[in-house]
Amino acid sequence: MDFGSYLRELRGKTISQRGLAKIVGISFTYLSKVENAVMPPPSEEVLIRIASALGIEPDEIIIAAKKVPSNFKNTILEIPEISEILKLAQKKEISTEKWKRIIDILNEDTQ
Amino acid sequence: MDFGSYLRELRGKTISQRGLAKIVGISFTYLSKVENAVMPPPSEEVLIRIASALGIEPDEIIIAAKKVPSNFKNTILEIPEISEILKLAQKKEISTEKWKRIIDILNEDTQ
DNA sequence: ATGGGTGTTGACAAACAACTCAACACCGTT
DNA sequence: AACGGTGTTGAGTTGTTTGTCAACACCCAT
Repeated sequence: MDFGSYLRELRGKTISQRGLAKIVGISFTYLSKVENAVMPPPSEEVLIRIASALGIEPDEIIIAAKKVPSNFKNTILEIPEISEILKLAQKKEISTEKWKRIIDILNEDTQ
Repeated sequence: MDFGSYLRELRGKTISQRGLAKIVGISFTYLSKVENAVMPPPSEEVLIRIASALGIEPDEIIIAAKKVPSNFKNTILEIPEISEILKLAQKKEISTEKWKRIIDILNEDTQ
């Protein structure tokens, strides 16, 4: 599913384009074009305001827009191990099982 | 260390600005400004060509330029577990030990 | 002192990102 | 039929990114 349809789905049942656009502080005509994929997804700033207006997680909508959230970016640049993990992940095709084990480790409280 | 100094360090001992710029296909005046941080680091495309000209890893120079390599970006967007890992990493302060264990898991051959 | 090599600087430019504004068209209600 | 509410479209705008070009200044060897 492309971002436009995703956004329309989220918005459609609760509010009009004009309604959302007003809350978010953008033009409703822009919103229309984004929903029809006439224009690419908005900037991260606007995406965050949309998320807050619609009551969803900012990261979720940013990723749906095929962007990397800027807080992710900071983490990647600060922690070199993350780069290593990303390189391995793109080279090796990791099983869901392994990912689960990894996330368990990260959730451990012990130091 | 900022990107300009990093690049100058890499280039300086082996080749002139004009030499590198010619190989890479950019203006040497631009290179000068980048090295002096008068201008921000080049686009990823140019960074990759610089890396290849200087014989270093593309990812290394891209990260030095404080950008997220686009192959990283793809991996993040394709593998949802990565997002989870990034969220945990930015929330919890993970020890080097744990990172080591995680990277070991990724390097396991078993399935 | 000239020529060839080096790096630096100011002004400008093309392409792209992220929008807005004006105008239109539909649709259901009064 | 008029009106308020909806969504759509074309043209234009503003700022940022990512560079270029022309001109200069230094140094070293001939």
